[in-house]
Amino acid sequence: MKLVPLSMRIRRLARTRLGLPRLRPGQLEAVKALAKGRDVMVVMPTGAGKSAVYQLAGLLLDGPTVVVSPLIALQRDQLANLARHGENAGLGAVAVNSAQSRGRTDEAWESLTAGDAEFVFLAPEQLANQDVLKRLSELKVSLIAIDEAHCVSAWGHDFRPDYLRLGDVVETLGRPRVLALTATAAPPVRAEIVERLRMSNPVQLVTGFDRPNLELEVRRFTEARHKEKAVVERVAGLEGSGLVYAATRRATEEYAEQLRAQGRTARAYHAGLKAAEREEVHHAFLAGEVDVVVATNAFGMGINKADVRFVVHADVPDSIDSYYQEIGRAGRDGNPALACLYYRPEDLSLRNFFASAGADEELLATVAGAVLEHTKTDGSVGVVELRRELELTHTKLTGAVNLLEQAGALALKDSALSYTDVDVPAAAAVAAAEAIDEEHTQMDKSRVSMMRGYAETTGCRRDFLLGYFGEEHPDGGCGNCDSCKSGSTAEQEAEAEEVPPEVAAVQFETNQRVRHREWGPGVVMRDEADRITVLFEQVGYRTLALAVIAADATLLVRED
DNA sequence: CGGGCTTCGGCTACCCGAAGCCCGGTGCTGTAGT
Repeated sequence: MKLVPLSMRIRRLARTRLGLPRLRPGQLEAVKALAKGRDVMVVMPTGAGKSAVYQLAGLLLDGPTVVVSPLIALQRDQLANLARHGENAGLGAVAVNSAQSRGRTDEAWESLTAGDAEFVFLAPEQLANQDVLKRLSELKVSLIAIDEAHCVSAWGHDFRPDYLRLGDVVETLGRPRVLALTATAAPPVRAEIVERLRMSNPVQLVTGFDRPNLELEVRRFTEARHKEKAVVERVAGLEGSGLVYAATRRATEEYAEQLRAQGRTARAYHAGLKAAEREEVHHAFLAGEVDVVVATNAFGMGINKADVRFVVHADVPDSIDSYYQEIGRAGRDGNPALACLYYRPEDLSLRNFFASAGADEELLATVAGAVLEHTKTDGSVGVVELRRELELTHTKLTGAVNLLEQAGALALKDSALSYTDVDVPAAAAVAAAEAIDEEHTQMDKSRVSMMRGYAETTGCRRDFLLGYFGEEHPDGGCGNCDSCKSGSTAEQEAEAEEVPPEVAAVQFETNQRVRHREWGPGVVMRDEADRITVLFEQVGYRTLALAVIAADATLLVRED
């Protein structure tokens, strides 16, 4: 038997099965690493062909591929995409979710068992179901792909706690290869994905974040009315189609109405609309029948329209991560596009409010107490049984279990919960869980404050964004942001030259591990001439003036 | 935390400002009832 080199086999599969004449370097590397048994994290912009990575790896490896996808609408898109290539290409794909009929789900399992389907798409919530897990275990899954993997970090802690359970799922399925896919993830987010999914020494393929065709701009306001008026006037006059992001549903409706009054075919989009209307707006936007969508953060995932000419933020988003993801929907065709933030410092307070929605102490106490009692009497309690007994929703119970488990108070194995140490009172477990939750709150709030940093910087905006994602950008600015155009980037860099010698002597490099006297351990994320930004494990992002560090030798020390 | 709406108090006007109150974002699921 003649051995065909792996790269050649992958390229041939891409050509014959997916109709892809050539692969991009990252794609080939990712598939090769998976074929060799490695876990892989791929951070590539939308449209760069992340789907082809799991598709090719799935075809190459024996046993079906599980694709975890956050939205049923995305699952549908992916199914339709695969269907274009036909089942004869070995690309049979099915989905398991609550939106399809029971009969269809039965058929899906049958075709997986018979080997007719290679891919199965599911939301993480499905993987909390014992029945689903059992069926998947029997199928000998060879690859589990987590699409939109940043959801692990962004949603796992509260909104969709099943994202934090995926690490267990990987174990339960017998540790298939794990592939994490996302378009946007800063280094700490990548680290969290690796940890939560329990990926082992993954190959990380991260393509550059820079989008030089996006013109970056921030307009600052003090009065809400002035800001609103400016947004409407600006958007009414912009060429082409685009998105306007606002913080509340109500604001999206109001802006859409005002923009229609200005002659634009604007529509609001948020989760409060009926599914049919959401779909209609989505399709009309893609088809060019609606030229402005005014949306909350509900709009975005799965939107692939190349000629979006602007993304205007009428309110600040909750983090640089969200902001970059949202503006990344502009200018995918490579032509010039605008990303403008209409900023008022007061708008940060709503984001801080959302970030401070902490865990419910009573809920934690109820769950901890009940598991303790069951452990004493029966050794453990089934998750489903406990949910019925306490009359809790799946989301609430899972959220509480996640926190108590991280606090070391509970263990969850094969859908049974047990209390780790019956001598530890439930109140102590609750306190420990609350402390962990408080750390997340601090982290989320510090992400909001990084958004303030972006909005208020006088330096190059692109430099700020790229630095956040761990990329260096050459001095002198990008030339395509408002700071560079107004000359404030140059001014700031000139001032940096005049830093006093004792401050200049304080040297920290990006990625340097440090320890703060009060805030504990952290990693330097950004270093500038007169200040550094550190991501602390317990309190999140903090910016420290080098002059302060220089004056106090024990405040911040290196940890090597 | 701050915006927007309603209510209240002042104290004499058919109204004004202050105070009080409520609200604010992302999606899965499974099941009851038509």
